[in-house]
Amino acid sequence: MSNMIQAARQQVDQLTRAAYEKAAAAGLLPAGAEVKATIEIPKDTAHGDYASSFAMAGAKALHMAPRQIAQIIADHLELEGSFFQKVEIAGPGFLNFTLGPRWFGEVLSAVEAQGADYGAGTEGGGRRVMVEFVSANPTGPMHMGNARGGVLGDTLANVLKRDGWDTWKEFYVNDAGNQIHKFAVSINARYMQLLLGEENFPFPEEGYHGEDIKELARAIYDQHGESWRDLPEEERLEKMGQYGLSVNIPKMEEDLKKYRIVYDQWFYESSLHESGYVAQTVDKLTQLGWTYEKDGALWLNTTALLKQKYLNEGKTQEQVDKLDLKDDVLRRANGYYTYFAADIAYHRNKLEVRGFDLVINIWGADHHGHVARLQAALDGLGLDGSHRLVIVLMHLVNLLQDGKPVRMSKRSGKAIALHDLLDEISADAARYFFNSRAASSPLDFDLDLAVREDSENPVYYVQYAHARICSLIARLAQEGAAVPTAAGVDAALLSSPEELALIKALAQFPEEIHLAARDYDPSRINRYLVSLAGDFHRFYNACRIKGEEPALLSARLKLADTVRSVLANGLALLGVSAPEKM
RNA sequence: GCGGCUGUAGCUCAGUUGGAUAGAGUGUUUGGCUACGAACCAAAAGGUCGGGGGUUCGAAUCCCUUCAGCCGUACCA
Repeated sequence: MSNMIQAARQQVDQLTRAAYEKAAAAGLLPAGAEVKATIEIPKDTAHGDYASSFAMAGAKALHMAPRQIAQIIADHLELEGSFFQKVEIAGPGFLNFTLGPRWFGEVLSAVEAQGADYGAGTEGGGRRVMVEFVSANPTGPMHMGNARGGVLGDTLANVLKRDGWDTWKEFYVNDAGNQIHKFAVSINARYMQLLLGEENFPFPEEGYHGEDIKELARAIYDQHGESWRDLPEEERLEKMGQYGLSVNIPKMEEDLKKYRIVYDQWFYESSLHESGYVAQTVDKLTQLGWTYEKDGALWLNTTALLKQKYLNEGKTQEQVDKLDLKDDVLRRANGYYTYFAADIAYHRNKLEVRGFDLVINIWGADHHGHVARLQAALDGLGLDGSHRLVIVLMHLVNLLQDGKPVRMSKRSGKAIALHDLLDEISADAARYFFNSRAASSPLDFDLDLAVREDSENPVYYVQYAHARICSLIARLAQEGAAVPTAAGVDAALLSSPEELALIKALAQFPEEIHLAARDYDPSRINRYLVSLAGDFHRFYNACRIKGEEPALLSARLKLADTVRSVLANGLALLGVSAPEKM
């Protein structure tokens, strides 16, 4: 058993049940009662290491006062050979179990046995999950929100993989549709302005005003001179757009790589249009009776789909009727398919063609209005989007300067490019920072703070613990003290509150990974590592290693090395380095 | 209108299946290295968990209601 938390929990459950059976057989408690007890880890160690609510939960079924039940259970508990050395009754009737040396020793053994794999879980069971994230518009540079989404998606994929999922990371390239047209028109305008003078060619009201557009136009001019001017308008715009994408997409890939974010696939929206898959998907929805025509456009009956979805989820008819639902256009009157239609096709491709068991998308919270309708559309296709498509909504990053918000807008060209940030702070600091809060929390990013943030960033607190241990091990090795195997350690020697707390923290790691995967919240790992590093620093200050009696020195050295191993595993999940020196 | 997210210490935020005296970082105050790395540690102070009601042995957590902030409600993507 590598998850020693679960092992201990299961044992509390078994021991308690066995004690109940025994007490019932002796006629002290009514037999055959079904008691659903919770087993918790008390916040205060004065209440033991694990607490069972058996006596309170069973009070009704057993027709007895909780403390009385607790006493009878305690009297019949067989702790011999278990992880526990003591049980006490406290408060309203809690059974408080205290761990013994055997459990602490097994934690060290578990970390040693699994090494770099320690912490891994099996919840995924080899099922295939796709995490799609960033998917920024290729019409301009990426911004802070993309950085957060990138780190979040990448780290989430790492966490899921660790919990037994077969993961796939994907970037959806929106290289089709209206915004690409605007992009092309913008480059075209800048190009014409270069040739004719700014005042002689109007810049479109809806165009992208950023400097990057001018640079693209300049690059086209440098390579092709005036030769594109006389091309037919349609062809010129096509070439302009393609050129812009051919520059911007590799640039995005490169910037993300600097954050150590590498995708399994860059999936092009245009491929769905070109292969006819969008049209085919819309046709299928029509065949299934989910569409209708109105005002020359083809509409999806989103209202009906959503009502069905909500009723399935347990909402009442009355609640559903109150909702203000609207249908969506799939094919415009001009014959073009909407983004929504392409998105349905894309997700049908993920679930049906490529057969992923689960699909997770990281979206900005401002897109939340699209979550239910996309799921409902997939439900309509028989793909169970309500369960197989999970959208993690991420609050956008508030950019601050001097403590004041900085307005960002791609159209005005004032977005702060991600590219520039990379020169200012390390990938380690950035990756840690952008994963420091749950996706649903807003994140303030203060430029001035970020730049001078060195020892203030919690990532250094964690890395420092790792470096400190490496240095310690090297120092002791020089003096002839090698890290022992877990079998060669007397765990009973590790008995101070700091040592016990530290080992319990090590045992918590697999649990944290599991919870992070279950809740799609990798920021848990950040918090866990800071907490583990804190436990280590406290241990380090309270317990000397060098100069102690050989057996104690050996045990503490083993403990330190075990912490090092878990810190390294955790930092690897975050994509942050674990330095041996700082 | 309808809907989503958020509201916990001065500030930034944790708080797993409801559990015992609500936590951490930061800031403030005060201590700790001729000792394994002081990028560290310890102590103090700091709270009507936005407000109100309900469910029960027990609520920051679940239900209802209400207030505030942000966002969404396109033949845009």
